[in-house]
Amino acid sequence: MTTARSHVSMQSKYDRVVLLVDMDCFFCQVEEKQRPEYRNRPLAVVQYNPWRGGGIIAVNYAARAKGVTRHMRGDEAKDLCPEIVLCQVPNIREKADTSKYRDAGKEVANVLQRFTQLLERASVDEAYLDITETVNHRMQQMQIGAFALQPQELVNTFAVGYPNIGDYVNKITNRFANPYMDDERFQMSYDQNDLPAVRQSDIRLLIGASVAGEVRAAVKKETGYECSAGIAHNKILAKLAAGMNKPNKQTILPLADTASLFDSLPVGKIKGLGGKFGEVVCETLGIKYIGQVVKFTEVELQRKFDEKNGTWLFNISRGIDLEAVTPRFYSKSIGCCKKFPGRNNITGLKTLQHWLGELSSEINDRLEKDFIENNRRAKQMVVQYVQDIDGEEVASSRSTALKDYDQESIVRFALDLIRANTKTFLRPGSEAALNNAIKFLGISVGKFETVSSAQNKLQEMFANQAAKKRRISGEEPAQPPKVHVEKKPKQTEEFKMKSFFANYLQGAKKEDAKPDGTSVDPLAAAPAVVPKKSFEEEYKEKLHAASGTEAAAKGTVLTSTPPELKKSFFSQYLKQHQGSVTSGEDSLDVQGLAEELDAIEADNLKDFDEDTEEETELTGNIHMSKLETQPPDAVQEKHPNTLNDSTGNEVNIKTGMEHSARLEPLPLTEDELKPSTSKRKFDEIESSGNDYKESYVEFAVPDLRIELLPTIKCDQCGANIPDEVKSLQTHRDHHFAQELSRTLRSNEREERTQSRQKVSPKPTPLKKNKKTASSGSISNTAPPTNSITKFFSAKPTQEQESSDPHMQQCTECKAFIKCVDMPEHLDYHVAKNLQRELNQQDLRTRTAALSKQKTSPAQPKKQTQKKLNSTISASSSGSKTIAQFFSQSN
DNA sequence: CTTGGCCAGGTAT
DNA sequence: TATACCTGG
Repeated sequence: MTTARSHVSMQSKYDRVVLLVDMDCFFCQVEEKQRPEYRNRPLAVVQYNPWRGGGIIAVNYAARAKGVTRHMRGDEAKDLCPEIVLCQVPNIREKADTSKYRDAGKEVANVLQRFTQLLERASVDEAYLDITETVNHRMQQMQIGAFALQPQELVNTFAVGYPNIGDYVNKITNRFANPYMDDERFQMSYDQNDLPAVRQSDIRLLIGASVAGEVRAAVKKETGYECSAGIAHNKILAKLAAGMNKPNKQTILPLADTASLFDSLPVGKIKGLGGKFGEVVCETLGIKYIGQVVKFTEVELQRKFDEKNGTWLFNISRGIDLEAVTPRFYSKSIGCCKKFPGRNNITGLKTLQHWLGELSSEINDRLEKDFIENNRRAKQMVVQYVQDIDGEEVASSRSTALKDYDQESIVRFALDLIRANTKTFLRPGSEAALNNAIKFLGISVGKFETVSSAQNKLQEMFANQAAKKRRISGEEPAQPPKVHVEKKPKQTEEFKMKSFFANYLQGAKKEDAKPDGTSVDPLAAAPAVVPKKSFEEEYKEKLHAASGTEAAAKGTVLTSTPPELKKSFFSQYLKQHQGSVTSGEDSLDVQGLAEELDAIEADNLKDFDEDTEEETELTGNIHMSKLETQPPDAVQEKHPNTLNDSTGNEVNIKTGMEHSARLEPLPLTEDELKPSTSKRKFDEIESSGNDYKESYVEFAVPDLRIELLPTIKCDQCGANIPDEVKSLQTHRDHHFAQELSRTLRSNEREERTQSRQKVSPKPTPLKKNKKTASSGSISNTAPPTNSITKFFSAKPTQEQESSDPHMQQCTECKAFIKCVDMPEHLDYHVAKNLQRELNQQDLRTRTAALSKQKTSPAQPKKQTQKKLNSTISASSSGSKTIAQFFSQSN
């Protein structure tokens, strides 16, 4: 099946968060892990080759520092760096055997796979992860205060276009204070329809970076390998970003910074343009940098290249890449080959048979292993060879179907194919000499099919698991969700099935000694051990434990680790933005952040050196190992289909979004207006877009899309605000809070100077019996319940003091407040003080504020009390939030 | 011998 | 579908 690559729709070009994980000098790391005595020494991996010390295929960073590079011979490396360790890749059957690295790569991929099902292994040491779902989920969690970014996760993180990550964070926090901060610039550079996604781009990439930090920490912890990562909205940019800071670092490529980066980025740096095509592009257009491509229209580019490439270039030059992360864990083919240069040309039949035997032997071994792991059999084999025909090198490849096979039949097939496709196979008059010397031989097998019976059993098993899970959790099936997912290509289904099964088996192999006894599974083929894989669900649940519903449904799983609410500056800000208060003046002071990060990083590295056991502490992450024992129910969750066979809820959300997004026809983009000359492009979007989007139901988070509404201008700041009552109120609150914040601060400054010698002011006694009156009366008068204005009297005047017995002056801000609202008002100050403290408005007030808080007589209502508690605990507990990180000197 | 060797994926035809 | 070629790690 020639599975054409699928693409996302143009509309969702900024909606994804894509991660590229790239292992640092992977082969070297594998060797270093295997031989710990080599650690911290310059090291390179060479393919055995008697000539000049062998060819270097990987160089670690200590050796790179000495100038050793790939494409060098081992001897040259020795010249540059006499103390270098040269590891030879093992030689089996007179050939380089890279299975060690393949296995190591799979070990890593097994870790990666837990973070998303949308994992695409791009090579033995690289993988793309589409983490959109997780990011969107965390975004929501942040808004309800259930998730907070941890600064530890941003250690070793860079953002293109910013001197350090702190500046990037600062920009984001400023935008929280003023959500429409960059809108003017945005409107110039982006399509109107894209503004919502553009506004959220930075925060979503930052959250993506925190995910990346966790991914990399998990890889390090569980495999010992270090990697770099790129975080961006698509694969091309993620790949580009990953290469910008190495090793053991991760790089965000912010949407708004791609253009300036591209202005000086050589065309060849873009994946796909590093070869001949890139050169042709440069020559044809007379350019050097990818950013220069934007000067050409799409039609021009299509004329100069072809339709497909033209459109691709047009988009890429704007940082747009719609290619989907195509889930693929296992390779589609298995092959091996060998060159026989010069004197090593194969000239005799015996020799040919020998080498075909060697190659097929390797193929056979790998096929056997693959069958055990992946439950599949190859259905096709291809033999490739280069012959010397009249001094010319002629390459050919021939294929044949494969039913049953073993090593000998593979040899026979290969030989037959070559013979049948060579005009004169044997030299005339000879039974042993080839007419055409062979300079290259390759055998590869592919077109895998799972063994059908096993597949059926698996499907049965999943169905059983699903049913059982429903029974246990009490959820009745209701009706199966009406996700009319296009019937997926069969191979995709098979493939996913396979990867699941493989992990299943692998988990069993690794832990076969485990006396688990949980084998409720009727299948003989199913191991008694719960697959390792299934703790991805747990992982997610733990991450989002605070969300409640999911976690509660599987409470038994989580009892050992009670959900812990974390609040941070970010969540506060988000919440305030969403709900009521936004203080524009409380922007962060992030000076020194870079140094802080460096300090942490230094600690980090030190710990790695001294004690590898310690290093995971730094991630602030969950401990996966605890999750290994869990009920088998979660297995069902892991089935690839769950992504699409999701709950009806998600479907509704999705359709909801489709609705709001298309309620009124928005102006078409230039692309869309064009007559559909580029049929292929639209076909692709049409055919694959829907399928693909099914897996992105969480794009449709309705409250993130409120900006799709028409906007009106704020008469105070001129910002565009969604023309909708809640947003208007929120925005007005924002100004109100800004104003208030200013007053508060000057008041406090005054107070501080006065109270140098004084005792802290006595709190005003409160009137009791607030609850009954408050909720009822207020809700009638103030339309949106989340407005903060209810905390304050409309116009605090002197007259009111004596005249109105229901009013009371706040000792903090001197404002006159309705007595019933005083508790909440004081809560507000507590929160406000804390926040200010976090923002390092004044370091010295910090302890004072905290102690004041403790002695505060205000007895907040239950709900508010809870909020405050979590705020306080966030500021005083051991785990550092970003805000604290900013506010503390160490 | 050799301007690296081997492997894998994608696209055009 | 089969083959040849390109790209990239």
